[in-house]
Amino acid sequence: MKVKEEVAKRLEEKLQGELERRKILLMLEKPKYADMGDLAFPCFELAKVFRKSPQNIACELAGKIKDPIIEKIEAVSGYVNVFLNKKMVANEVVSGVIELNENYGSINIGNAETMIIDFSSPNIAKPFSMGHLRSTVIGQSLSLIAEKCGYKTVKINHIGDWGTQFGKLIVAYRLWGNEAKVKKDPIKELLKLYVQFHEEAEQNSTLNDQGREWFKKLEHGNEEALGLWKWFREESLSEFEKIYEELGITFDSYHGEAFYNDKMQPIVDLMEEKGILEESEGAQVVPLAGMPPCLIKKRDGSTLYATRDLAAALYRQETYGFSKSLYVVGNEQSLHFQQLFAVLKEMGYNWYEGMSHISFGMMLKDGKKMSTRKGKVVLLDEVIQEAVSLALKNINEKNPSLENKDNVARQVGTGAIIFHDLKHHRQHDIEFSLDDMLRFEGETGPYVQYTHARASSLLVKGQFNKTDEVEVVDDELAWPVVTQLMAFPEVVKRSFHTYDPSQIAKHVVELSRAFNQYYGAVRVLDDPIHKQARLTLVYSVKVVLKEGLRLLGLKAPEKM
RNA sequence: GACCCUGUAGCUCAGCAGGAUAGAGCAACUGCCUCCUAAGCAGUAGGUCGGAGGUUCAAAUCCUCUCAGGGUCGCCA
Repeated sequence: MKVKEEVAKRLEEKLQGELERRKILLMLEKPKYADMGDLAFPCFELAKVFRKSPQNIACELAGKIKDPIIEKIEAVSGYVNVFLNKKMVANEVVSGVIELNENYGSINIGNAETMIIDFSSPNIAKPFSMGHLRSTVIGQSLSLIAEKCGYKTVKINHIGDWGTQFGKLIVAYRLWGNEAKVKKDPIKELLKLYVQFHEEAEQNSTLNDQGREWFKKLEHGNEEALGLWKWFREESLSEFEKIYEELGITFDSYHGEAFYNDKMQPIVDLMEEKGILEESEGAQVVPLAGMPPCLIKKRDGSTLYATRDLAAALYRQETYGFSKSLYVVGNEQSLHFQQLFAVLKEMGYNWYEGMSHISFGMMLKDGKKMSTRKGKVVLLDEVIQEAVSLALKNINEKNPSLENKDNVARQVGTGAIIFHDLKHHRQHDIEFSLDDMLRFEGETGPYVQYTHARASSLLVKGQFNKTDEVEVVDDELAWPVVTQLMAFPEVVKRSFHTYDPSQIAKHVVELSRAFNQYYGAVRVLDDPIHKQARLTLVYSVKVVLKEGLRLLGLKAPEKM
């Protein structure tokens, strides 16, 4: 980054004020091919200004620019191609990593302000499906990235523990449920009831009315309803807890929707006071410009999703005083969040501007949405177990003497799943494929973890001691590794600004690839003269890989 | 019908603040463990970037239209 600024500064000097530094910085690009140098400046735009051909301008610039950081500079078909002084840059980059360790790439954007991240938020009485994986791992990663960028985070699991669905479930349980069965395998049995309800409701529409009725009873504190609800909730939460532990995810708050039960009426009153509430077809709504009205209360007086989210937003602002609040929720709910933010604006709360819906694509199966209602779900728990046992099998084949096998298998297995999800662009849908998810070769979490273990192993065998004076490799072969290391801080920043962990996932793969190529071509430990310098580079790679993996929510085992 | 997202190699996907010859990974085929972990490396093969216009010195990238898939659009969350 500093390197780029240095080059931009030189260009600015020679351009006689035709272009601002900022603009030059934006124009400077990384050439596609290595023989075009490390940085390139296109001169086409300047052709009109200077009334000269781009190539002529490039030649003139190239001839004038001199800087110790630049090794060679040439003009090729309208571009100024800059070749950096490898030794100097490598020294700066590697020294930076050695000095900062895991803080390399940290940046203070947030000023210790509070960012709320609402993610995962599964519905109780439903199994934790693959569909919930995305919000969970994206949210976790975003909170880690935000912390690295200087925010104080509050991770909230807005458990879906309230709503008409529980009325439906209660109806189903009263009709077809069996206490012993539910106790034995709660989630599965409750799912069965839920699915059965929706199947039967297609024939018998009075079931839906009964569901609504029982939810109303629940909201009014009916003892039977409340008892069942509490039971379903506890069973579900303890089931979810296992999965979060497996994935290494923690939350600061589990306040779900039910928590806001007694906080909704005040909001409704407030909206009434402000005169933004209207009656429409028996329901209470807030009309909004440019989008459908937001439903606040149903005809029967019971609340809705939006009502609860409004109450939650106010509560969170009062409790935490957030400057940013992210909702990591699927694409398909984008209208809901637009409405939510619009209502808050109508209510006069300017802090709505700090709120964003971090949407993401769906996990598809055969190009279609996976639906809980139809029972077409793949259970996350089962996928994790499969991945872990596959990882264990691999260890037994490849490294049978490894200590702590189970632990490493867990880190690698869950790593494969988390990484597979995070490497996809946040907004894009993912086609579910168990085979791809359980793949440990190529662009995968285990590939990166393996590379990290490889680097760790070199450091141990080479008895690398960090306190030694920094010596820097000047191998030509190390250069691609150095440029990847150099890019890391910018990647972190970009991934924060776009709220997209996939940037980091891709970067960590590229660094791994560069390092593995280096590893294949250079014997690190065999040459006593270069050993120390090479190990310094290896150490830098290890640090950045580990930190990159950490930001994605993966562990980096020392051996595997 | 309206609005939103997506269409790049056989498959899964990068690239999309416009830039020089279109990039990976799987799968296929060749090589490389007497050598620091082969979960690796080197290589071969595979694409008129859905289609048609337009803007530009320059378009996978921006604009318009069109086709295809998905999502959402009042009492689910």
